Amino acid sequence: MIRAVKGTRDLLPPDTAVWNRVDAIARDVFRAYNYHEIRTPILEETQLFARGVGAETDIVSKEMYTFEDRDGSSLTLRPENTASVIRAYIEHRLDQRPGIQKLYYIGPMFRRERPQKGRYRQFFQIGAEAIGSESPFVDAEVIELVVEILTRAGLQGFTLLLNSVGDHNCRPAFVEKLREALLPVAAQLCTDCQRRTETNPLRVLDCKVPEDQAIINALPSILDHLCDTCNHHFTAVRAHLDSRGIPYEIRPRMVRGLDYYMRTTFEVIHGNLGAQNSVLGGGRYDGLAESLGSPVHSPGIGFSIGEDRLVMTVDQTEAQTEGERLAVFMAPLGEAALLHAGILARDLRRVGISVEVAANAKLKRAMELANKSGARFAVILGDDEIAAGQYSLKDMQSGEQHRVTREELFQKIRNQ
RNA sequence: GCGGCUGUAGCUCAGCUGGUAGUAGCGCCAGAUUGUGGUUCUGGAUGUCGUGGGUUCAAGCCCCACCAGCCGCCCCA
Repeated sequence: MIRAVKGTRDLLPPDTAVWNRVDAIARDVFRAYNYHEIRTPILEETQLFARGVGAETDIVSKEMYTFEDRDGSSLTLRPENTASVIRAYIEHRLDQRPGIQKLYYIGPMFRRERPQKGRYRQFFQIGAEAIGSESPFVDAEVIELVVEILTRAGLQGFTLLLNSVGDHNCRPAFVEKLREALLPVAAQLCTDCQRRTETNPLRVLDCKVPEDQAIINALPSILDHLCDTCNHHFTAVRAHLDSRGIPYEIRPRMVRGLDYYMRTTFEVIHGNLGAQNSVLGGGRYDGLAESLGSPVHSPGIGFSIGEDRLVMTVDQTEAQTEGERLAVFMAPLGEAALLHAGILARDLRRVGISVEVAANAKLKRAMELANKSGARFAVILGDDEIAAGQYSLKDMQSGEQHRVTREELFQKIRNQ
């Protein structure tokens, strides 16, 4: 048997209805915040991610699906979408369009990690980017937007984490300070942290080993070392969030795994997800466009929601498939009735009523299928009905059945 | 990439100290009822016991490898 490749999966009905509902909610919220959809290719030049995400990140150094095309060029299945959106922004000179560009996307991403619950090699992200403004107002609006999507999707009990990681002015100095502070204590930390002290001192702050916490808590905090610009920005973001009543927790030790983040970073976690407890991550990336070759400064901020994790966490019972429920199940008896049913079904479908026709079943079987399909009505048409110019319309819930004309049929079904 | 647990029907699972697979529950199909579903009753189909080796007279059960899923680490969404 040929199976789906490791870390990928088929989404089947009725689960797909939940996904569609989440998609629809997100699109609805995006529309309200004046975001418009962008669809970038799933395949990009490998260089884009090496330069955009950072060659030293885990994503780029060991998780990408990279292969050589027939002409020898190196292509990669996108591991995230921000770099692609910025690439498209530069390529199509979206900076020449009026105002800030607010773009959203929904689609699959690919990372070759060890699969786990809530972590797949092909996974879906709902994300957005607001490009062309440094204003902290935009930061707050993006965060509000994402909270709105989660809330409307029915997610409960999530926590918004907020931090600032500084910019090219203050972060290098902080990293140096951190390295200095780590030198005398590194030997007492776990082996991972000893390695991180050399490779990426910021990661030490994110360590979860209980024994290390006392030492880590005593390390300097990025928030005490922000430059004036970053400090003002962070204060303003918080003021906007506070005035809108959006609750958050400051996590000075929250660091992000992608190189391009600066100033505002945020994350939403949820307790029911286990080890993969992050539903969403995002932040500001003011230098990204330039590093990808933009001729103009194009500051941006964005986020991406892990749709697989969101769907997993949302209350599935609430996500009923009511909108996709079958309206009419038709049971024609005999060849003449089947011809008639074909036309009637077409006419009902043209006005938006969903119809299934039992093409080749005895009445008992047809009624059984009508019941199992969850149809609201069954329509029985045989010689009797055709002769009388009527149909037998049965309400599957109450069991009531009446002879109705064509006009009454359309009316009764639409009134439900 | 590392460590641990698990793998029997479409699903949930039985399967004794190894003796040659279950009237199991749900689901699916059919009949009881040749123009009426949901309840009931009756019957039926579906398994290379994750895959490949090994030990043994004999392996679903023991051993090894691999694959997949889950949990943790790492990392992130």
